[in-house]
Amino acid sequence: MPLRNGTATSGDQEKHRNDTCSDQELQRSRTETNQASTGSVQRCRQWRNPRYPTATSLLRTTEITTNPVSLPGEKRFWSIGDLFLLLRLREDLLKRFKKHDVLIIVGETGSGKTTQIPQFLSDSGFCRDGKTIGVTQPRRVAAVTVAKRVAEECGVDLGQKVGYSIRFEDVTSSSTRIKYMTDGLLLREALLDPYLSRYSVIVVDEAHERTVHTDVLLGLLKKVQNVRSKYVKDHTSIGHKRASNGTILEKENTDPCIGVLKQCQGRKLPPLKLIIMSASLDAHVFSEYFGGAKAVRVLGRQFPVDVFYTVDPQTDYLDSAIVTIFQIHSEEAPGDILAFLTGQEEIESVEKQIHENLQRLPEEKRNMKTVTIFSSLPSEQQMRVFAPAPAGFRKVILATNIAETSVTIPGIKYVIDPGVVKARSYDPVKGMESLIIVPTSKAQAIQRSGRAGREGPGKCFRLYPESEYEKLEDSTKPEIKRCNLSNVILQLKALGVDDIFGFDFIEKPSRAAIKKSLEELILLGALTDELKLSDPVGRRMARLPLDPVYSKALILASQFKCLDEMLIAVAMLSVESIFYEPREKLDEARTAKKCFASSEGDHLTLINVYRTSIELLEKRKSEVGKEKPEKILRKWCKENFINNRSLRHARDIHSQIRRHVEQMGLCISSCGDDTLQFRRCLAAAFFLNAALKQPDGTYRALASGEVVQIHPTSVLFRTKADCIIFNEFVKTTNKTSMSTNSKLLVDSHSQVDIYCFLSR
DNA sequence: GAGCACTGC
Repeated sequence: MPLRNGTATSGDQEKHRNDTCSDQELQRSRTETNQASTGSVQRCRQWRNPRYPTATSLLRTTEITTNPVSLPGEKRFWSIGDLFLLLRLREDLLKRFKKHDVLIIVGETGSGKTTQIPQFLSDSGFCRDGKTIGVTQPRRVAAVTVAKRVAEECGVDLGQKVGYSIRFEDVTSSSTRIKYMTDGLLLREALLDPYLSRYSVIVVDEAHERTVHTDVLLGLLKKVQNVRSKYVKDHTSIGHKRASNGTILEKENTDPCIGVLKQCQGRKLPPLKLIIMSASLDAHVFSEYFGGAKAVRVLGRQFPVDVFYTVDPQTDYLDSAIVTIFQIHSEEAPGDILAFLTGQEEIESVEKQIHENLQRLPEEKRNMKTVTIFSSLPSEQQMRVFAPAPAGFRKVILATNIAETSVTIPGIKYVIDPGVVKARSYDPVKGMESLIIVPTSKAQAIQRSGRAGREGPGKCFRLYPESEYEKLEDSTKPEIKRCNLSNVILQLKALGVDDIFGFDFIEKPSRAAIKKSLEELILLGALTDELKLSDPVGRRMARLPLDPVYSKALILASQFKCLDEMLIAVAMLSVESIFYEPREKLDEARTAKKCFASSEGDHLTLINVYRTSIELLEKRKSEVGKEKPEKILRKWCKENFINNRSLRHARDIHSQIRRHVEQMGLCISSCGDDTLQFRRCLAAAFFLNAALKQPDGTYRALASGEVVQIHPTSVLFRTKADCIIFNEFVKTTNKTSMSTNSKLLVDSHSQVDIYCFLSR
């Protein structure tokens, strides 16, 4: 089955890979030295090229079709052969899907499963009676781009038959039948429509990523599916009542099988069909979770990637990465290099090192250009990775995980993978999250190497021996097992799941983590001592799309008459960092920041930034014929070292949250210059984040007892107030130094408040 | 005087 560019289909492709590998199976000793990276010392790096570890060889799913076929996903025009395959696949899939309520589809990148399968379903009558096919994605950008693509393929306007819905953007209409959305958004929808009654099919895409949202959604979908199929079989009404606004309220939990999901009255709902799509490895997990659901495999169009391992373990992966970059540069054919590093600091130091090494090379060998990308980089600078290198130059991209899934950079032929990643971890005893550098999983390593085979055959250099690869976990630990669960639990409670310990998670978080978050929610007043959602506080908190602490701060702020300020503070705290401090212009950036600094703390500093920017926008809007306000703001941001994207995000959140609190009937008033009121309110909401100064000048966090210090970027770094409220812990590589991120000077009154709350 | 991966509502 020939496909484009003469590559074989996956089955053949694998053989092809192995054939190529076997030629190079032996160790490839590199005798050439790399003058550039090593200076006068001669060093060489030895590589071993084993058989390519494909997803297939690791796949443990039993129910895989014997004759997998390929979807023509990347093409606009199909050959007769392609169409034949397409029809065959379509028939096969539909037959299976009609028989089973859950189908698992395993498909590699570029298999077209995301674009094609919803169209098959729509054509086959799954949108009858005005029902919709919902397709969820973990990321906003994916939901938008896929929807655009499918609308184009269907020849319809986006927002008509095919549409998408993400936070702040709803491009759907009453005629939308295929709806792409983020998984978090579908969870929010479920709060208003617990049966997901408008959907006949839900497709959960990229399920292998196992984000918190995906995991909670899978649990919810399983429940909804049970209820809906039960409803069809046993159409008896269980006690329920309707609220005055027409929504259905639960009366009591009469059916333990259904749990507390509310029964539906008077509406005929067809069974909910589910498709779980995963890239690899984990199909068996989903299959087991959904009672042995069948899995089908569709093939992607990845080009072969040769994987090389180091012969010996590397002591310093940064140095190793630099050596490898120069080795590729001097020995390999043209093609861009993508190197995965763990964070901004590493990226900046490696870039500096590369430039220094380049200076030592003869002029004609300096044809290398570095670009960097990480999430906090302003978007204009992020865009630089897409620009092709000057003619005759090789582009080296130094990236964080952002390049693993979120951003696809064209032209990559070589990938360098040190085998580590910075990941969130959670200590349920202290209730503290931190970021630590850990080994990647096998799945992650495969995902990274795949980045070299998007446009043609590539090579991946793993900076560790093959024996180390074998020791890696198959897949990354699901996020739900390494984060604070307060938000998840509040959502589940609002969805009517009372027994959190008994909830059918695909992988259950630890008992300690659940307990810790339940305690936090009780302290915040969201749950009663009987672990019921409190009314109105808990219900209101669940409605707000924010961290529970922020929601509580808003509710309190209406009582403290400073909701205007708190709305801004919460919006600004919810976004990625507002201030941008590039290494080369550190002093300028700090001077700029001083203009906004408030002696009372970082919260008020953030409010100052927000208000100044809004004033600027308003002023420009009233001046006709001048430059566009957005453009002016962008310039202003640049001058003041503020991340425009973060600020815009904060404006979006602000207006969304404002709408919510208005609907709740909360009173939005400003405390004006009386910032004491605002600070007291902060103390009342963030009492779990209070710290007191110790005689030695360090601080002790009251709730955890942890010794902490004020983060040097804080405006309070020098002042050393007696008592502060911080926003979050930042755990750094140095174990003893923990610091606070956002903090607030509070007076003695607020201390009293804090003690009051803590001693409750 | 230190330095925060990536998402999402």
